[in-house]
Order: sequence, then structure tokens, then C-alpha cells
Amino acid sequence: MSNPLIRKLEAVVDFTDRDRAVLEQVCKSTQPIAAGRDIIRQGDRPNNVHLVLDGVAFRYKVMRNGGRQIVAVLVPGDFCDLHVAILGEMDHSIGALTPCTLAVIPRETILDLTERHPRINRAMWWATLVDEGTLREWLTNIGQREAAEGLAHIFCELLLRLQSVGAADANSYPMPLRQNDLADVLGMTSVHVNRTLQALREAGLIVLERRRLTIPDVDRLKEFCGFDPAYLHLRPRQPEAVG
Amino acid sequence: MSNPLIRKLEAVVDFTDRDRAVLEQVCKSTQPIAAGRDIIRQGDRPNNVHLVLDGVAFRYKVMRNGGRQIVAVLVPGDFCDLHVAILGEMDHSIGALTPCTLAVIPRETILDLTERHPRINRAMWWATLVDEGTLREWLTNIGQREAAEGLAHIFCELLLRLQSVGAADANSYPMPLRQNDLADVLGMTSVHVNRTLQALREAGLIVLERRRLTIPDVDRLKEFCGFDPAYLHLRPRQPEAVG
DNA sequence: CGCTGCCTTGACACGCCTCAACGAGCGTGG
DNA sequence: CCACGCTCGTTGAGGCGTGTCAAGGCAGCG
Repeated sequence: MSNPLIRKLEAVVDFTDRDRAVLEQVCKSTQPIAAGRDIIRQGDRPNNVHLVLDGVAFRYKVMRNGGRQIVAVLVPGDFCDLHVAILGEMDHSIGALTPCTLAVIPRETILDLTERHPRINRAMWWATLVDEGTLREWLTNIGQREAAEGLAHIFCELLLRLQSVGAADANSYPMPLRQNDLADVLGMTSVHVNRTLQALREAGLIVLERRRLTIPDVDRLKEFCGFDPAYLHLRPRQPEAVG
Repeated sequence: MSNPLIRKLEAVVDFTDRDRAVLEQVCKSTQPIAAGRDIIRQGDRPNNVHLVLDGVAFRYKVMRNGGRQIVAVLVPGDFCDLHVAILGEMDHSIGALTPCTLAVIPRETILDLTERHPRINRAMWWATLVDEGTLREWLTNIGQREAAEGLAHIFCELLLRLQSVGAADANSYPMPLRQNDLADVLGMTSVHVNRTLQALREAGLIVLERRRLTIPDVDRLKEFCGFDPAYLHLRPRQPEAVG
């Protein structure tokens, strides 16, 4: 199977064969991790950067009172902790939602990629800026959308992101997040997530059973929550604009 | 006075004289903008990147129902829209909170900086990753913290960020955000912001009048909201006046 | 089979929102 | 110099969305 990082980045940058070879090489060293285990913890200053090759992971912050905020979901092709290469210290933790395979990349290798491989540097810029855009969208999920809309929005986002790495079919995918996790994504209670999910089910917008989410009418769900995929920047770039 | 971008980036990267000269040159072309005006709008595909040299701006998204989510506050030295250099299209808008002076940088110049000036590339990586960390913190502000804690957290963050560019003294600064804006930062109502501010005042945690915020006991406010400045990755900066 | 996560349900409390009106500060023009 | 109009802040009353607490159900798994 093809490397999900290359697959993802090639959506926006035309790599040379050499670029591809470099990236393949960089992902050579892998490490499995069990569901529920932490990949890296807040405050760590590791010497390696991790990349998800397979499985689903998530970033989270833990509060004084024990509360937890999930701040990102990571699918194959996503970097876990590019920050540590440049910032040094993790300001949050990362855990595995499902069993994962990670690529383990020395910090120096990342710095070398950014300095000596312009197309790879640019592709990594792109990936980071998309992550930032996703965070902005999540902020509006919590801040502006109703509970049901926020859930629907997350479901739409995951559909597209999983599709883009071949981990979802046209309208369904295995849901990596439990109700408890969804609650911590949206800053609400699992009890309320449960009731909101029931409302979405009764409206015929989703089918969620046995940890598999099916969206009977994707366009209807998108319409319901005002989902605009622009922030994911999934499609290849278009010609230059005028300004 | 020195260029706020250089000042900010030098906190983490040792520039050469040539790097500094390049950055000075890049900021040569400036543009004023009045308070309340938009700098750039969702969907724009401009050919220039903007940087705040003076004043305070903010990123925001507008919802179908007219709601607004503020997703970032920009102080001198912050890029407005580095994204457009790499992503092409704006997925949110940026407006000026106070009168601002912006540097206007051609898109190609940014791409050139990332490809040919490794220290500048790295410094811009750092700045972008800090922005991302700030977004994660804002997500927990809305998702996990009580209204009063969230407000206090924003106040602490702004204090440090404004201090780092010399726009705040030891415990006070001109508050660029109205109650209405604070509401859209935290996903609540301006009415509730008002009541929560009163609670913070009555607790003696803040003094906010005539658009100036004073924090009588900074450590106490930090303790109140569990503020940990690690996510800003600021290099400790000694106040010039103090030995 | 009997755990043990995870989901589901009910009753009740409270934070925050909505609607609505009023007040304070301030630039502008007569 | 005052009247005006605008923005922003303040206050009250009532309702709804979510949180809390607590118990029970169900399915996967050793």
C-alpha cells in the first residue's frame, strides 16, 4: 500500500521521484501502539516526531479538575507532533483511539526536510496550515453551533478526511470516537451527546450502531450543519488569483 | 523602534545581519487601516500577505445565522494571512480592532523566504506552530472552562502577548476587545460577558474601565484560571526599565 | 457466563440565552 | 454650548439547553 503521507501531500505539491524516495525513507522506522495508550504526553521533549501511518489518534489537553478537551483527531498521513521539532516541548498529549502504526522520525530529519527539500517543506507548510484551519472550524463548532450541528459537522469532516486516505466509503465509516470522546471534542457531557445523537437518528440524518456511522444522505447532513469543506483544502490547487 | 516581526522572531532564532536586513526590506511597504474595517475577507484569494506592524486585529468566521466566532487576536508582529501564500484561499475574515499599520508582502516573497532563508523559514514555522497552540488553548477556553475562567485566561494571554511587543506594562493594558467581542471569542452572549465581568470585578481579580484592563494581582488571576504560559513559547523578556 | 466498558434513561438543578429597556460616554453639528 | 445620535455597557425577568447524579441495559470478550 502507498504511504499515506505522500498520498496526502501529493494532493497539493508535485513531488519529484527523489522527494518521494526521501519521504518513503523517512517513514521506514515504524512503531505499533495499542488503542487507549498515549503516544506522547504534555511536557515531553522527545527527540522524535511521530506520524500516523495507520489507525486514528487524538490530541487532548487535561484540565486541573480532571476535565479533558480533545483538540484534534489524527488520521493516517497526519503528523502527531511536528511542534517538537521546532518548539521543543509538547503543550498537550496524544493518545491512540484505535490500534495505530506510527512512523518515528528523528527531529533532525524533520529540520533537514524543511531546509533542504523545498517541495517537502512547502507540503508540510500546507499540512500545518490545514491543521490550523481545522482548529478554527472546531472553535466555531463549540462556540457557535448547536450541539446537534456540531456533532453533524464533526461527522462530515471525518467522512471527508477518512475518504481522502481511503478509510471510508461513500457514506459511512467506522466511528473511532465513543460518545464520551465526542463529548470532549465538543465541550459537552456524554449524556447530552447521547440525547443529541438520538435526535439526529430520529431526524434520519445519521445511522450510528456498532461503532459504525452511516450517513443516508450526505448532502442533507452537510446542509443541516452548514458544512463547507473549503477549510480542509482537499482539492488540488487552482491557478493563481488576481488581487 | 525596531520591527515587531524581527523582535518577535528573534526570541527563538538567531538571525544574521542579512536575515534582519531581508526582513526589514520585506516590511517596507505599509498600509494603514481604520478601526472596524476589514483587512481581508473569507473567500478572498489575494496576492499579498499582511502583517500587523501596529495596532490589534482579529480573525473571525461568520455563520449562516449571522453569528460570529472570533478565532484569533493579532498583535504587532503577527501574520494575518500567511495561509494565502500556501493555501491560496482565505477560509475566514480579518478585521481591525484598533487603527492598524500593516506590512503588505507579495505572496512570492513569502514563498521565497521559506525556500531560500532557512532561519527565517524556521522562525515562521515557530510562529505558525505557536498560533496553532493558541487555538488549542482557546478551544479549551470554550469547551472546558467556566465563563469567568475563560475570560480571565484571555486576559492573561493578552497581557503576556502585548508585553512581549511592548504594548502593555507590568499589569495593565488598553483592552482592544469590547464586551461584544469577548462574547464572540468565548462563544457566549455579551449580556453574560457583562455579568461575568462584574463577578470578576467584585472578586477583585480585575479592574476594567474606560477600555483599560488592570490586573491588581497577576499571579492571583493566573491561579484563578489555571493559566500556564507554556503554549505561547515566549522567551522570558526582561522589562527594559527593571534591572 | 459473568465481567466490564459503553450506551441509555430519568429527575432535577443551574448556567447561560433571549428579549427588552435604559444609561453612560462621546463625537458631531446647529 | 447644548442637543442629538450612536455605540457600548448595564440591568431585569423568564425560559431553555446542558450539566449532574444515579441507576439500569446491553454487547463484546476472556
